[in-house]
Amino acid sequence: MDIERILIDRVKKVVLEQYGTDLPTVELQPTRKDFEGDITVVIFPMLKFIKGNPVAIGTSIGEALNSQLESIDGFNVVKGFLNLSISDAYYLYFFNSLDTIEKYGFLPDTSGEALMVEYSSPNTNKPLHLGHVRNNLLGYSVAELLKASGKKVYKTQIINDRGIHICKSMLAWSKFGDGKTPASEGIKGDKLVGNYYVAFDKAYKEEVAKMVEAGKSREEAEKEAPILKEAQDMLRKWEAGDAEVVALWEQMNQWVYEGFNKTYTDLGVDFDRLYHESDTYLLGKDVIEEGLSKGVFFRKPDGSVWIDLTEDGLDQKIVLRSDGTSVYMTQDLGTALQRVKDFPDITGMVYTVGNEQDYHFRVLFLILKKLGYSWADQLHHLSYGMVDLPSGKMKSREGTVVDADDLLAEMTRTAGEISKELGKLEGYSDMEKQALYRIIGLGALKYYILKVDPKKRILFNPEESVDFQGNTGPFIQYTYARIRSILRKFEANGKVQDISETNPDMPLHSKEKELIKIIEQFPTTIQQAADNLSPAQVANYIYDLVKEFNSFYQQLTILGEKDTEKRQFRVKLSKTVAYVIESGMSLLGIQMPERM
RNA sequence: GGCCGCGUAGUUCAACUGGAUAGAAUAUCAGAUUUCGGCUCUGAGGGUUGGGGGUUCGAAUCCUCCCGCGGUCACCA
Repeated sequence: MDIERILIDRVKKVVLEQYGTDLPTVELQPTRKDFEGDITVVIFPMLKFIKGNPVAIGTSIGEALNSQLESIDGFNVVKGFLNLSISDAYYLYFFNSLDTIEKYGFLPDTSGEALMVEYSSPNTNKPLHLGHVRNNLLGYSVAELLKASGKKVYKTQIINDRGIHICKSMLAWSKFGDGKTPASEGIKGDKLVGNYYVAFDKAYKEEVAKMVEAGKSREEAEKEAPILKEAQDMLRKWEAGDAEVVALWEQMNQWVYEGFNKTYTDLGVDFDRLYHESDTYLLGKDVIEEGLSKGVFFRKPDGSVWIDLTEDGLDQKIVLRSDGTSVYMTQDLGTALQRVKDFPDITGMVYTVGNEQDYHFRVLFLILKKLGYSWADQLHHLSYGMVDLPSGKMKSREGTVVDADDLLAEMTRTAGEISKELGKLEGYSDMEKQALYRIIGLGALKYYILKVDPKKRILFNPEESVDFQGNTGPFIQYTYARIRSILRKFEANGKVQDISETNPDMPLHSKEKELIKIIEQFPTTIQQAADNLSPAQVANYIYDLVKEFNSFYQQLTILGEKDTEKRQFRVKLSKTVAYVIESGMSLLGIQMPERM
């Protein structure tokens, strides 16, 4: 039974008896470290309903609770704060009850809610970079969090596989490619295609420069460069279904997909369903009709269709061009409807997209709401800030982007170097070491990115992230590995006894109590993180737990403890901590090593 | 310029969504330890939460006006 639930109910009851007032809510919070007690009832909010001195009210409630509830064994009142001490027996009771819970902290999937989480959504003309990495990690982690909070989740990405930018790399490859393939060059397909995208840009700039030299205005030259004309022509052919162009398009996209899949596997992310823009870019026209007939949209004299959002504090926004073709918004409307058609149990969606598109998604969601779809008020834009480097902003044109694959390799390498310095890996084969370095490097990267509130910009410092000290992934992994090692020793010592029961009369050390308190917070943390779509909350929670464990471990001996029962309790406590760390980190997609 | 977001120790991040004296880590400094200036422990300093005003028992958090940074304002995606 949840202590908070009990307390809230009981406080309400006591207030009703003593003051004849039915309180709507009772505010609880963990007691601050510098005061005595475990849980604090805040009296101030009650003053709106009860007249009187907060200290007197707190005292009378405290007395009642103390005499009525066995789990309370003391209280004190400071200003408007009623601090309650929870008995050791309650903590042990709670701790013992954990044995019966299979996936502690995770709710079973019973809500009947299904959410679609979109993330990654790359263009197929260049490789993934650091920005995509943040997107992928966030999207994946939020999907896992939502699952853990008891919802069904479909992970998806929409692949932007058509358009002028794709044609640019296609054209450059057919002009300068000499039939080269990823296999012939020994590089990943997305890298190869990306190179030709760059090649196009180079050729284009040269042409423009020449035309300007020949007397054209820059603006004119940029519009009329032959190679650009050619690319536009190619796009028209593609749209007309020209066999040759389509074949080239399929070939090059295939290369890119193979490359992307490698990166996704390395990152540890996956998808339940893929959408391709080439399949969806024509969708959304029916929605336009629907919106027009419902009076949500209006048509201008030139034939273009708009929505007026000035009453909602936004502008007018175009949803269909005058020539009847789609804009970005049209497609997104169509795709949203298509998804609900494909997965009828969807009750909401999460879009993981950078914050430069905040405005777009406000408009998109508002339109869907105005169209009256039931799922429209469960739409979330998981908006995140840019990733900066110590060297400055990432700009693809200036070549300062950090390639995702390079980054992963670099992280693994750095993890290896630092581990070697620490050197505790005797008896490990090279392959095992490599695998471990990967776990550490990846864990460092993921943790560093996920521990920061999504909407804030990140300053990514690769070296700092692999630190084994402080609030870092490796530090948590290291602590975990140490706990595993303690547990191994305990088992090796023989006399492995049944540690499933702990005598509820055993007195607790304050460090033990602290640990149990934090463990108790785990389910709430998951729920909150899921509600806020913020993995950072889980990350910071785990760090707190790890710090507390270190402090516990430093003050109390575990294996050396003479009292068998106490020793077993501490081993079991360590085991539970390890379990919570592992579960929590799995929500961030971070693996835990057995030793390091 | 309009709209949106951000601004917290030197630095990187927290602060249970309005609660108590704003916390960690890292860097710095001082001690302890010793093969070393590097590893490990102990401790300290470090803050007008960008600034002013307001709301109330109580504000980093809500409102308002400035300042700074970023984003966005296409019949591009």
